[in-house]
Amino acid sequence: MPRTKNQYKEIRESKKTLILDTALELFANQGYYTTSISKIALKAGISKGLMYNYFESKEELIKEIVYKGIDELLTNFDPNKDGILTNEEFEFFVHENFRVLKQNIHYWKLYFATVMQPPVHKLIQEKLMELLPGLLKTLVTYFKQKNVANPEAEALLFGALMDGISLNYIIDPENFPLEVIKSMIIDKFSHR
Amino acid sequence: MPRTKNQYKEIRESKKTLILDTALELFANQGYYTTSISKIALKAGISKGLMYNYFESKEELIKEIVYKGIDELLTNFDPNKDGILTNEEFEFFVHENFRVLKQNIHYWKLYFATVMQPPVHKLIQEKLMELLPGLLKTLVTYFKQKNVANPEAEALLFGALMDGISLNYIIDPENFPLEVIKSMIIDKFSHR
Amino acid sequence: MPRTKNQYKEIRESKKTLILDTALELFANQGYYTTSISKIALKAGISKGLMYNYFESKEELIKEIVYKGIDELLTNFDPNKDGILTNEEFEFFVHENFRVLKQNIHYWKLYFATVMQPPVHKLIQEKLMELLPGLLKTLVTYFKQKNVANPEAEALLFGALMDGISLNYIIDPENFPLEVIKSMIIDKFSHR
Amino acid sequence: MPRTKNQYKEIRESKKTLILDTALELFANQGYYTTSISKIALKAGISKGLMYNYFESKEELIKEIVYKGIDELLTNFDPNKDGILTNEEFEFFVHENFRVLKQNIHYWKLYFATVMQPPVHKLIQEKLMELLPGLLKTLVTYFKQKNVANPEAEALLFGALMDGISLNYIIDPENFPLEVIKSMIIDKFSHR
DNA sequence: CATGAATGAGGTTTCATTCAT
DNA sequence: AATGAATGAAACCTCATTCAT
Repeated sequence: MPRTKNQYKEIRESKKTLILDTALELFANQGYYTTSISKIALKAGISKGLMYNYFESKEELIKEIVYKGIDELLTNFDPNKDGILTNEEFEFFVHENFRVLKQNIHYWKLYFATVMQPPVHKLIQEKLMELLPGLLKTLVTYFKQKNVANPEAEALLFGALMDGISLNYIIDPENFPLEVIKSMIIDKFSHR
Repeated sequence: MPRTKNQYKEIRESKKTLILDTALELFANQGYYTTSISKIALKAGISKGLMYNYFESKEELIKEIVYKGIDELLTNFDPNKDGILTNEEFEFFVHENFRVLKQNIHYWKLYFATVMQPPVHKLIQEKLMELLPGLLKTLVTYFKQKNVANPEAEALLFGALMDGISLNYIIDPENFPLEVIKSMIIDKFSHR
Repeated sequence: MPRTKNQYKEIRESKKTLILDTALELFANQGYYTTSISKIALKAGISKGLMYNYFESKEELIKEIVYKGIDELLTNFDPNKDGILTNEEFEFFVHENFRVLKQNIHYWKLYFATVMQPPVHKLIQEKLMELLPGLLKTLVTYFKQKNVANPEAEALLFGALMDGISLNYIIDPENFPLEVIKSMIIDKFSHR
Repeated sequence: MPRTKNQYKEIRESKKTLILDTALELFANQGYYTTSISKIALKAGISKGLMYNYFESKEELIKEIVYKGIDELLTNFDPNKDGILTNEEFEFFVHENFRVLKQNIHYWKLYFATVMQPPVHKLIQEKLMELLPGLLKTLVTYFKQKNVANPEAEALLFGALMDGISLNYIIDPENFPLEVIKSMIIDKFSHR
């Protein structure tokens, strides 16, 4: 009996996920340029040739990984999408951000390794330019409502801080006191 | 008759500087792995072979660039090396840091592109592990004297913020309001 | 549908043999260091890259050639492996040795060119250290039974002679009277 | 005061000897192709450029070393050059040969490493073709006078044996019983 | 006589990608 | 959907040799 169309689709999708996950792990731990297609295929238990059945090129592969990662992040963030942050939502956002960081440490390693590498950089740049403004706007609105002197700058500062913490946490996850830092951020930026 | 030792020394030093500067610019703008020795040699106007008269390997080259950069930073920081920061010194530190950032934007691009790339990462890790503790200790002392609740965490938070700002500034130097952000940092962390 | 495992195995084996044979001939006639991987690939009618699908490095390639040669020799020698040589077996050994010499003159050229070259030398040294003692012991036993005064030295002398003859024969195969020399060895060392 | 012509000549000659000796040692221990001109210059304490003041090329350098070695050997051998070997002269020859071997082990290492390497081989071939026949003839005369059945073959056999012993001694000088072997050769070939 | 910076050809090796099966 | 042999461009690196001084 031949497989149904659905079965084929399932096979394709699970294999694609397998490749993406394997590649993400290797890219994050060994770097993009030092991770060869061969290594990924070997670790994923498939042939090199098959890789090209799922991804047009190595570049396409990392592109998909990065886009998928950004989407995952954004889905979990600001769930009701009303553009307004209450205190509770702000704190939830901070908590959520660090939860995602901890949970997807592979992805974030890759993200930082990637975002600064010129040839790969432009892959992300575009996607970020779409998404960041909305996020920023929500934050600005939040800080305005808090009567902060310069809400735009405050939002950027807050964003930079989140980046910096992520960077430092990822470099040495064992020794970075993420929970303590989290409380301090809430103190400094909730302006209750 | 051969040139004098001094003449040779001068040739070596100026050529070495030329290579380092050229490499830094290319590494920062095109990435470490995508910048070949050939490209560097071409841009520097010398032969590929000569590169290896000055640097044992491509790895040795980036190592020297990164170490030189770190040293430059540290020379300009905490000039009297007494381990104590007054308010003035703290503010000077913040100003100084961003001045260096603006001035050495190439280096910092490279720094961030490098620090997160696993294979190159370990080159820096070692050097940082030497230097960071001293810097951190000075900051902790500073925040202790300010009666901050958790001075260790405050120091880490401050460090993360500096990293995050650098990162964001470097990604888009034109649009990032460095001066405004600077004032805010001083406000938030000088605890006057 | 991919080829069967057997088909792949056959391709690999025949191509590997092709490379080994080509490399052996070139190494023997042009020397190890003056034979480039490019030359081998060109002569074998394959691409340079493919060489590295079959051999990890040039060193690995010569290693395999040399080991294979030594093994071939030893398979043909002392077939019953009882460690005892009768007169007939001794004479057979001499005949066999020279038959192999004539037949594998390429290999022996390479062997002598290699065994004395310091950087490649150690590749062989190890293998020889494994195999020589057994061979020597068998010879010592043989000479003991012949009541030779110093059987150990006689064995070494015999070994040295075989080496020397091989060396001289290989340098100028046309003019070296291998058959006559063979009889003389048997005369001098069979001690009937 | 300028140096006299003689002083210049002395400087030139002692420096040339220095280079030859240094090169011989390195070639013998590290191989011809793996010993760079730089290494030789460094070890000899002179500049790379100066090497080319004394030797036209690397090939010219090894040529001179090899020729010099062969000459040294032949000077010490068959001193009266009458082409006739008495028993005493034959034994002296054997002794002398092994003395020279022990004394010039570097040279002999190089000799064997070289004589079999095709590209360097032809350098020696020519010189040997000049010298060997005379040596061989003397030996043939000697064996004739001993009423050996096939004096030409006996001479070749003897020559091969000397080569083989040299080869084996050089590979492992510590463990090869040169003295014992020497006596055995005299026993086997003096035909008293 | 002496230096060492500089060259350039050529070496080994890697790897994304293709393709016959 | 799947394999892995095969390619070829390009990477890093070495080194004999030249040459201005």
